[in-house]
Amino acid sequence: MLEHLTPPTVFKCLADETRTRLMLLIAAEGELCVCELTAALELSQPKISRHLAQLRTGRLLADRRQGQWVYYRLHPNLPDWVAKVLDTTLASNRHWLSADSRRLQQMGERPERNALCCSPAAPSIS
Amino acid sequence: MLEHLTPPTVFKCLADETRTRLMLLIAAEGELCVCELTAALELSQPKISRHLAQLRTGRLLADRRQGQWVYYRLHPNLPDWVAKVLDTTLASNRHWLSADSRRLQQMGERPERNALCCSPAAPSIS
DNA sequence: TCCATATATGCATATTCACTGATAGAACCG
DNA sequence: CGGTTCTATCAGTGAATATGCATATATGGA
Repeated sequence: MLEHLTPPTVFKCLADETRTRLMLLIAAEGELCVCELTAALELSQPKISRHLAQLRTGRLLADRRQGQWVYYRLHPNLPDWVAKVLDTTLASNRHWLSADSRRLQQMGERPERNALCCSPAAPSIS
Repeated sequence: MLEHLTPPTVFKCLADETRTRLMLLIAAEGELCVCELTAALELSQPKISRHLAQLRTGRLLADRRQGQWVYYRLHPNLPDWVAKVLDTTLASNRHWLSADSRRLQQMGERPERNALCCSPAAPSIS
C-alpha cells in the first residue's frame, strides 16, 4: 500500500523550482498555509495548490485543515534520509530562498494557527 | 560562466532512475567507466552515455579518457551540500542499489585504471 | 440562505523529456 | 591501412509534465 519512497521518486518531487521552494520554506518554517505560500512565492493560487497536491501525493508533505485554511507540513513519516537531504539543502541555500522568506515575514494578516499545529498527534487529512 | 548549481537544477539531474543509479554507484565506487556502468545497470550503451552526458553538462560528474575507456567520477568542484546529499542518500539506500553493485562486482574483465585515477591533479576532459 | 474567502481540480495546450535505432568519432591492434 | 572496441550523438517519436483559465468545493459569517 504505502510504497517505499525511492531516491528517484523523491528527487522527482523536488525537480521543480516551485516545489523545491515550497519544500524548503516549509522545512524552514514548520507549517504554512496555502495563502502564505502563495504570497511568499508570488505565484498563482492554482499553481501552488497543484504542486502542493503533488508533494502530498508523493508523501513528502501532510496537510491539515483548520477553518478555512489548509496547513502543510513535512510528512510525519518522512524517511530520515529525506529529512536530512532537506536540512542539508536548506542549510547551504538560504540565500537562494531569501526573497521568499522575506516576503513571508513581511506578509500582513497571516492567519494564526492554534495549538493543534504543534501537537504530536495532530490529525491529518490525507 | 560557471553558473551556480541551484537546488532544483541538482534535483532535476537526479530525477530519473537511471541517473540516480549512476550517481550513487559512482559515489560509492569512486570512478567507473561507461562499460562498467552499462554492465551494472544492464541498460543500452547509448542510454547510459546520454544520461552521463547530462550529468556531465550539469557539472555533477567529470570525465577522463584513458585509452579506449572514459571514466566518470564526481565532479571535483561539486558543492559540499550536493556531496552530502549524495552521501546521505547512498547511506540509506544501499539495498536499493544492491543489484547494480552486485553486477558490477561480478563483472568479468573490468578495465584496470592506472595511477592517474587516484591522482589529485588528474586531467579532466570537460 | 446568500456571500466572501480559501483551496482544489478539470480541461486544453505547450513544453520538456526519455527512448529506440542508426550512425559517427576515437583509440588500439594487426 | 583495415578491423575491432568503446563511447557519443543525431533524428524521429511518443509519453510525461507544467501552465493558464475557468470552475468547483469547503468553510465562516451576516
